[in-house]
Amino acid sequence: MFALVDCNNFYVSCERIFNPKLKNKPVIILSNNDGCVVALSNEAKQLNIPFGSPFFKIQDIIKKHNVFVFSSNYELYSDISFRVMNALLNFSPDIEIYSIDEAFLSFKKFKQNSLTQYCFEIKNKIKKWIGVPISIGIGKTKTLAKLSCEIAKKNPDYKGVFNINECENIEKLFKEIKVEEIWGIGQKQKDKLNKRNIYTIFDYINSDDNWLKINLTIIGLKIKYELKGDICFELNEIPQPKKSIVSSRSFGKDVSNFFELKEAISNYTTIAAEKLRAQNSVTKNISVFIATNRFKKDEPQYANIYTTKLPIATANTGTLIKYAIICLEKIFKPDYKYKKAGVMFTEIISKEKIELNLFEEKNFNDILKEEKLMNVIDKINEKYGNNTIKYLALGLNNLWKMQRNQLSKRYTTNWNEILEINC
DNA sequence: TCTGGGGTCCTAGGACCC
DNA sequence: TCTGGGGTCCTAGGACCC
Repeated sequence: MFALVDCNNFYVSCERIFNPKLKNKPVIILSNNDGCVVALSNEAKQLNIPFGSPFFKIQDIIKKHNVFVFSSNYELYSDISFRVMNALLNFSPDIEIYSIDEAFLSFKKFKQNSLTQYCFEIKNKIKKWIGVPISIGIGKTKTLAKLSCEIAKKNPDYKGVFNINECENIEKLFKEIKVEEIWGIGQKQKDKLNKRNIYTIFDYINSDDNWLKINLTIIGLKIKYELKGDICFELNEIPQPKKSIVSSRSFGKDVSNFFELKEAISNYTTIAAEKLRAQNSVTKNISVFIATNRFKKDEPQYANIYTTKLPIATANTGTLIKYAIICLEKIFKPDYKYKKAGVMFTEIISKEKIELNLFEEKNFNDILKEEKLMNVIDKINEKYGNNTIKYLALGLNNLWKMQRNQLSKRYTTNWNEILEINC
């Protein structure tokens, strides 16, 4: 049996832990740069604020209904997420952390009824220990657990836990749920299915295998079997190292100046390189992209990406910044107003697998020295805060930086702010 | 004025090999 | 007139997820 644990309105719930005033009030959380709505409390959903809507377009509703607004506080959310996941380990050692606010658990020796009871216990304990409300869905496969969880969230009668195995009339249930509710079926697949008169889960599990495979790929076919209770997607307990790492941001203002762009790219490269080292990897490839504001239709548009192969795979911030800037020089065109830029590492391998290049002067000793330096920098920055030590290329002013005007305190990770809350 | 960021997997088609 | 068959690897782009 699988259970999917999903934190309710996660970002909002994190804010509410430290700010009881927000209870039962409409609350929204904005994306980076205070751009779009990325999380809503139930009260905010009832005001019909759409998920993903641009902040500037909903000012009227915000003012009229006194909606509380916050910038994304990822330091806080990551830390709360870590605590929730750790707490879940008390209930099953078999856990897959699926996203910042979701985890699959698997259970081997439970009887149906007792498992439902057990999940209620999990829900209550997580609320008590950490203060985050959760919903849990139970099923024979991950797809069914995910579906159950959606049902648990939508019907208050279930009080946050739904076990699809206990459903008395599964056929009736499957006839009521539309295909787009299925995990893995998006807009495009929904359109294809509807065109073939497949509208509900019931239709889906009775559709032709061959047609499904040709039109919705092997994944579409696996989903069908998962819905019928055959496991096709296993629990991935061990987090795999990332195969690609991206760091990108929209700017707080338009940027035309090459030097500012260079600063931004150097910053993003630093962030991505830190992630690379954290998983003991190196990259063979680096891409840099820049783009103007696609929403400003009346302004000249330009977007481009340049990829380069590195002579030796590396995770050295200095080397990566050097190549990132070479990439930037290839695509930079003056006189455009840039709104977004980013850095991408795509061919990532374990650092144990570095191969030396015949034509490079570096040897293994050089590489070990570089690695030691990076380790020291990472440790200092971890202890004393981001960018305590940084490359000068990152710049000192960073006028292009994103805006986070509504940021709450880093209640759990910043010592000064912890003192503040306790006082 | 103001529109996010970071991932994964799959497939088709091209290049290349014998 | 008539131009094979089978395989691998790589990449770009699409679709999906949170």
